[in-house]
Amino acid sequence: MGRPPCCDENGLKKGPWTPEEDEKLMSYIQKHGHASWRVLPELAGLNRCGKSCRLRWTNYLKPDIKRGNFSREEEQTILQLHSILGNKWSAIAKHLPGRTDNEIKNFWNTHLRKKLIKMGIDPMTHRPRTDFFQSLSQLIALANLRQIIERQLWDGHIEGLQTVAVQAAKLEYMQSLLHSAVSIVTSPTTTTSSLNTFTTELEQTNHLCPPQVPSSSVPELAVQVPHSQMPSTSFDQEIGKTNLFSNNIVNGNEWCSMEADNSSPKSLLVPENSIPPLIDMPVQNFCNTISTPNCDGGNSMPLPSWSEILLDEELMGEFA
DNA sequence: AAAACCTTCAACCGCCTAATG
DNA sequence: ACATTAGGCGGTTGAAGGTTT
Repeated sequence: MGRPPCCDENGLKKGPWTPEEDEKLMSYIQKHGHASWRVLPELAGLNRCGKSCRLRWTNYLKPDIKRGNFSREEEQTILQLHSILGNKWSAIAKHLPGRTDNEIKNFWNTHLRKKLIKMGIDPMTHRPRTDFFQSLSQLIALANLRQIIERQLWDGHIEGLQTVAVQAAKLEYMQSLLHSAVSIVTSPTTTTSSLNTFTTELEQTNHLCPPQVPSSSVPELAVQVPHSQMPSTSFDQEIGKTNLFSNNIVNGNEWCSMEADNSSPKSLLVPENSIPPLIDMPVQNFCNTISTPNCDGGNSMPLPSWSEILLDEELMGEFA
């Protein structure tokens, strides 16, 4: 035989605690302590299981629990510790006196994680996300494609208002799919299955016919995005047939070359058939790296750490 | 004013590990 | 050594309150 069985949870109360229950639990623990959570509810006159009592005590009733908003220092500590420990909430809580693991976990999920995502930082790796920009380039390409269709309409190159309207609607749909892709990619809850679902949906757009854009429009569009970055669907292939993306302009490999040099098509581009990786370096180092001559033309300035930026509400406004 | 939508967070669920007989 | 359970932990849920339309 092992340990004696835990309390029979059948018929025990669940849900929010009443002030009376809190009072019973508090007074019992203050008098007798909590040597065994299993027998505590019965001795304290509570119709709860020991697990529920323990949770209520550790997360709410314990006298040394700090209440109220997290301070700037606490936020900084959580960010730093999370970058090292990950979702080890109890380990993080040990460095924040008066804060419970549950409270820190909630604070992370409702505030800090969102801040990181808003800044394009992967909340799990604490590294900047570059795949977001890949999707962005696709959106730009589609937006330009629609612009061209609209222009062709004005120039009278395409006959039939209805045809164009339908094509524009289809493109709108493609764009919304890509927006979904961005959300999926940046979501911390992204799973292989959610990505597969999206891919399936994208594949279902196979019936979409690409707009018949005259070849005279090709150069204008070709500088926007390489073929390798388009979704691999028949829609993509159709675009290839019309030469919209057949000019392979991928010749750069500097993913970070996001300077405002519109004359060079290599901005925002990555080598053909490659996916831009998340930058493989600690967050603080990345801040220093992006101010190197390759990226900003030599105007190197010491940048604040991500955690400092995150805690600066004014600076955050710049990213909003 | 009210319905719809969003955010927060206390509490639960289920898994894992250490403890126990 | 093994079976079994308590305690601990992280993930998730859903009610309540707040905000927007």
